[in-house]
Amino acid sequence: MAGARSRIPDATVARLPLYRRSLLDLAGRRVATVSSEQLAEMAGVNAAKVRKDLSYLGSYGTRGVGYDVQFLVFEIERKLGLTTESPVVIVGLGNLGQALANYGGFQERGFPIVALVDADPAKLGQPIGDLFVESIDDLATAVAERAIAVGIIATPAQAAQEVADRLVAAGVRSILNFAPTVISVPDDVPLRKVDLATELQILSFYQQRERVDVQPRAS
Amino acid sequence: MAGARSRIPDATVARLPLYRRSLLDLAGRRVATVSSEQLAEMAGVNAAKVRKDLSYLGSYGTRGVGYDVQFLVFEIERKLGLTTESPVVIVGLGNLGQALANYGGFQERGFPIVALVDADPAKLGQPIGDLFVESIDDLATAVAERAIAVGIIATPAQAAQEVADRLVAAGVRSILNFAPTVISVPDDVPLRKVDLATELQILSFYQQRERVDVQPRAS
DNA sequence: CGGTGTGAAGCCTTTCACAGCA
DNA sequence: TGCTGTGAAAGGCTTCACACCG
Repeated sequence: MAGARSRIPDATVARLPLYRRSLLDLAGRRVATVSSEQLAEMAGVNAAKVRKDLSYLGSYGTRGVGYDVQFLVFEIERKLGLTTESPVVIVGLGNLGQALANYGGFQERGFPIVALVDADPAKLGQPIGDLFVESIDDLATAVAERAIAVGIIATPAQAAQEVADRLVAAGVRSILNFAPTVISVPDDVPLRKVDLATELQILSFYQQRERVDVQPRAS
Repeated sequence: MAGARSRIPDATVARLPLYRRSLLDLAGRRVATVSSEQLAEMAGVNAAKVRKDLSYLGSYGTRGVGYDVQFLVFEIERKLGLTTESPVVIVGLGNLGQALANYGGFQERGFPIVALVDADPAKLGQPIGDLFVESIDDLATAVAERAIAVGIIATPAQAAQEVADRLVAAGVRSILNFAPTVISVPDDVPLRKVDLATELQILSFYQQRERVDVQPRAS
């Protein structure tokens, strides 16, 4: 996970969605301003980090008062590029793919799922949510016609690289990989991975450390 | 995500499962030894990092030759605490929880799912895989009787903190949180989170950066 | 006075480069 | 000779602490 030549550090970028979530919560409760201390509490980080992170966006706070909630949400969304929707395609509709397809959280956060694709002919045409499973051969057409920006790979490991290649060829701009394997894509296609078994193994390490040793993390 | 007082850096711990996966792949193909260069290629990192990481485990390589695949798997598993199984309970059986319950990847990596728990009475007794959904009131009993070590939270955000409290009270030793909210647990309970919408937002940032600017990550 | 914005210090991680061993 | 193991350098992230402003 290396860094772009941007002014905003990677570590900060990774926390902006967290701040955004807390700020939306405040906005929903009609709170107008928030201090770094309060926001830190909500986001589970410390206040110095909040101030430093927000300072990369610009000097949007008011000394003695705090930050304007609405304005800060707007600025974070602008920096994250969330001002327009990014349509998503899910490739691979096994257990995980189906769960992702049914998960409402994407839609409501600006990432509508607009296509479901699988290589298994038996799955073609099957309805999931309000979509139907399409053939992977229709991927390029779907990406072009529905302006798909993000590809989610939820296939078995052995299919992942080929799917990634097809997604890139079809013109998808970034990829989220759930398959437990390393895939490679061109440098200009942002790629992130989520590996459930890896997370458990990391927990396992700290859990055993725990009982002989001292404290690890907080989230 | 702060660091334990262990000799193995957090960043290294997070990569050990990745090396393990590559090594198991090699072992399955009857490969006996591997160089840092090859392993780096497979794991998608660079060779210097591999050598540095492995050096924290001990000096297990042979100069001029490389690392013994079987032995290295064993050592990594030992350090990660994977020598015994860690039974898992999933709390919350909506889309995501059900998908996780049906996902075979946990079982085969030493994290058998032994209990499914939900607060919704309508779900009680429902079969998923080869388990039945139980009441959250039976959590403590289940944790004790089945030696459950890990709790996975797959509930809506608003229920997550209470579930976390109950898991801790029941004696679970570490927690993986899929709910899109910050939860707090005692210092001695390792906690990790996976937030799907956050991942997409991070991708969004690099994707827009992409088109005006230079290269971000590789995974 | 309260709380931001930020240099500076400290810590952690990555990368380099090469000595040293099989 | 080939490849590991590791000091040292470089870079990035976090924390500190306080000047400064509303």
